[in-house]
Amino acid sequence: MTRLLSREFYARGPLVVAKELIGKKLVRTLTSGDELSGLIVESEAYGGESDPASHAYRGRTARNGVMFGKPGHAYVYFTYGVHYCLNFVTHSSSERASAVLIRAAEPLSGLEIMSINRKTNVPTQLASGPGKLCQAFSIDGQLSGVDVTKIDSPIKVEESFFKPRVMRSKRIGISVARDRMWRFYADSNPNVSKIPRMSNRSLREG
DNA sequence: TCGATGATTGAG
DNA sequence: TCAATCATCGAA
Repeated sequence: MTRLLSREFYARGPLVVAKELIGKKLVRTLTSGDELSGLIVESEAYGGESDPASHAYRGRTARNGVMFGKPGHAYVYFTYGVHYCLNFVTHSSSERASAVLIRAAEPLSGLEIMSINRKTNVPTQLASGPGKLCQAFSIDGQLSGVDVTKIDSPIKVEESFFKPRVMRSKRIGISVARDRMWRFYADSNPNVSKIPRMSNRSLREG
């Protein structure tokens, strides 16, 4: 018996949800019927119109419309002309248009298909980053907007046995609002992102 | 329209 | 350290 996370789970704001998603089971059901799954080990919170790093910062656009809808829906966007990133809409009544980016997972089932999708069978290279995770799990823009609280959704999140110590840090890969400690990850998990060494550019910009 | 940029990744 | 690669968005 597995327990599917409810709309209420997602409706508590991005910080609570980002933290509590660590250790949960991400389940992707393909149209073929095959099931891919993994444990979420890294996430980041993105606020609404008050977070300069959020896609929702400048208000609603064609791309970010899903963020302004109900919590518990997937927001998938395309970036760098190459990769997709998976988020879950999480806002509460007090915090509009926020979301949680799923940055990494530890593969549990469907590793054979993931290996084909990723063109590698090194386990820690399958879903150890937001773009890699989407590629491994066959997630693209067509899935943006799906209601992940529905039992027949192609993307779902379930409770799991995994209760890791949750660590916290600054977010990765953004150029503004860098000080917020809004990244969460499972302690000592080999799939979490390695923090990039600070570049000269970053040092110059302070 | 037009140009800059990006919640990244992998190769060199 | 840097190129790939293109949808998006604000400015013109």
